[in-house]
Amino acid sequence: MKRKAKRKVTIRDVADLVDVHHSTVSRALSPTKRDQISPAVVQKVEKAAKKLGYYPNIVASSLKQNRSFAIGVLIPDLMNPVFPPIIRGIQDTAEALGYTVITANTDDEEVKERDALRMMQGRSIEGVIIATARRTDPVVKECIENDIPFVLVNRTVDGDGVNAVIVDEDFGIRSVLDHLMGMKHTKIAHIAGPQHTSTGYHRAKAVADYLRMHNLRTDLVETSDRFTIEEGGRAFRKLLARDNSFTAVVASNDLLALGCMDAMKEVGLLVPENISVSGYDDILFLERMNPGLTTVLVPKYEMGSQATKALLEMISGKSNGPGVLSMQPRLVIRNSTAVAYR
Amino acid sequence: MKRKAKRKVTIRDVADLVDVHHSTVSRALSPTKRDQISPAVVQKVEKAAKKLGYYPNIVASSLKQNRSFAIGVLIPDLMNPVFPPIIRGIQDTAEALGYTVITANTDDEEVKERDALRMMQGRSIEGVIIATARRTDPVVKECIENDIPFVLVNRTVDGDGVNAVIVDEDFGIRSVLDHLMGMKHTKIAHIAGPQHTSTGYHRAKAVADYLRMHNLRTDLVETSDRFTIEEGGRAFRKLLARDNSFTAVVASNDLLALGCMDAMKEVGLLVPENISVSGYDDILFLERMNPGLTTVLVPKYEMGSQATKALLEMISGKSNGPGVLSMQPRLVIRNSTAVAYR
DNA sequence: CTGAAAGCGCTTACAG
DNA sequence: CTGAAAGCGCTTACAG
Repeated sequence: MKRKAKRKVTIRDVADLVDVHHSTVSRALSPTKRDQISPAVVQKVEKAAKKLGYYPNIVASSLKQNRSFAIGVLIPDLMNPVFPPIIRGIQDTAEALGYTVITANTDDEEVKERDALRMMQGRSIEGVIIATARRTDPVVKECIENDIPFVLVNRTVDGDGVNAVIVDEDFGIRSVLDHLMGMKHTKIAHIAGPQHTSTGYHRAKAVADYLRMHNLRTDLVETSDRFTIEEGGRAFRKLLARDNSFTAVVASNDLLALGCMDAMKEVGLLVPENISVSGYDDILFLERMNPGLTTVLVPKYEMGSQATKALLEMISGKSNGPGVLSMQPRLVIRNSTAVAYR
Repeated sequence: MKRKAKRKVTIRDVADLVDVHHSTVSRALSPTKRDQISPAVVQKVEKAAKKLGYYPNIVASSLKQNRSFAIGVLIPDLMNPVFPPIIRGIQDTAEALGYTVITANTDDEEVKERDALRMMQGRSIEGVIIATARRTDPVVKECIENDIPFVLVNRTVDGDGVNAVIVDEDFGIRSVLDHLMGMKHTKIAHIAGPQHTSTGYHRAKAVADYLRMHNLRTDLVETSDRFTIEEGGRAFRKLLARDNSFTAVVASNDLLALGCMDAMKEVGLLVPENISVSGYDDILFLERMNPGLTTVLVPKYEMGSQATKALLEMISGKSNGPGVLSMQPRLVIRNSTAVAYR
């Protein structure tokens, strides 16, 4: 038989024990108001609180202060390996500043995004970190309309006036292409990510710009509908059916690259002997794969942590946000890329 | 310049618009109380709520009802690839039933576990799912003492009377060892996990029992301090320094197995030609590694989802909990295991 | 079927 | 430095 739940100890219980008013207890326990109370009383209150095992009811405090010390995070899917490091960066930073984070998976479905935002608003979150942004994003618009502080992470939105922590895509793509051209690749294909995402779009644009500048073909492009392994395979097969003259494929992210490699294996193309492949993100375990995937490392944990710092500063009114904070990615060369064989 | 935040619309605003008392609005909007109100009024209230963009303040509702529709989850580290699927299972299930989940990383540090639990209590969580249990666990004890409903997932605690969703470790280990013995391995080593965890302990025990029953050596064991790649390497090197007569090593989980394989590569041992290796968990991407790791698949998502179902039933008083719910793992054979070469 | 009142556990402006 | 009162936005027992 379950015992009846103990009644939680409240500020009033502490007050009774010390024989002061409960508002005094509230002040004595508040880091910012503590100095309004005589040290002796503060001491007694603290002792009593400890003795009774008092901990504050954040729900009540939230209601009164109209702040919740909670922030929301919108991601497509926790099981996509890009996100855990981002979220850990968010959680560690938020927690260090006394904030709790509530994460919701949206599976890239707009309905779920809206529902998640609603739920978070109901919980009075003080701000949101959004990793699901499309280039024009209704949820972002909703945040703006409702004055919910937010910062975008990883992906951003078209236009400006928005706070986002992203990666310098031009630099990332350039470093991959420099690497490939340095190994005599001149026919380079691109498996583009979904064009409604800033990452998919900007990486594709950076690839095209680079190739054009070097007078290389820019038509070896196939666009995927989602950033998944399956889509990478599908897009690669489609590309191959059209044209097989390229010696390297730059995928818009790692998952797409893995899908490409799966498809290559099926048709007997050897990586990197016959064809070079690169990814983007540097998700975990790439170095253990066969072959290890050359990629662009995106500082995931740091992005999460920076985004959180920015958001919390916005919330506390210390800043209007960083604008677009562009972090430096870094080429990681493994053995899916090699000198062009023809 | 940021506009002033709009005042949130409350139940009173809706009441004013329809010209009823706000308690009527509360009832009209409550799925369970709705039938106390005339259909006509319900309709009008719903329309008004929609028009004003009303959504309930869960914080206020929580305070009054003394329930929060939130549960907590304690994990060691989100970046450990075992956890994302478990958590996604938890989130999906919780969300479907109107619950929010708050996750905290504890890095296997007791202080952080206690702090996390405190924070969660402050947020009036209605129950906790604990993935961090040690065989004797102070946090579990604290939950019991404070009558916080909880269910353990993946790891359990010594003794019974506790609700846990785990895997049949005996079955899992037996299936690996059957597989290995079927391939003529007779000198089998074990890299054990931390013995203060039920998984580390029970898997080690299952290995020893099995080997003993088959009259094989049981002394080829090295115990790791943590379930990490580094520890796997360290433990394997230590084992190898002592005795190198085994032809297979069963690691207590995948991360340890990966560490073993790293160490094997360093000393020039080929997997599976010279030595077979198996893991446990079946974390993502194992099939893409070189070699693909043979392992025991733990149904991670389902464990999360079952644990949540159980917890929510306990919370709603529908059940006292499932006791120990033991799920069936499944051997996944890849190419890190092969016929013993001697 | 609906209203009026009380109260959940805090915080804070106002007095003193 | 401390107290008494009001109120955050809900829910619900009590009346009618």
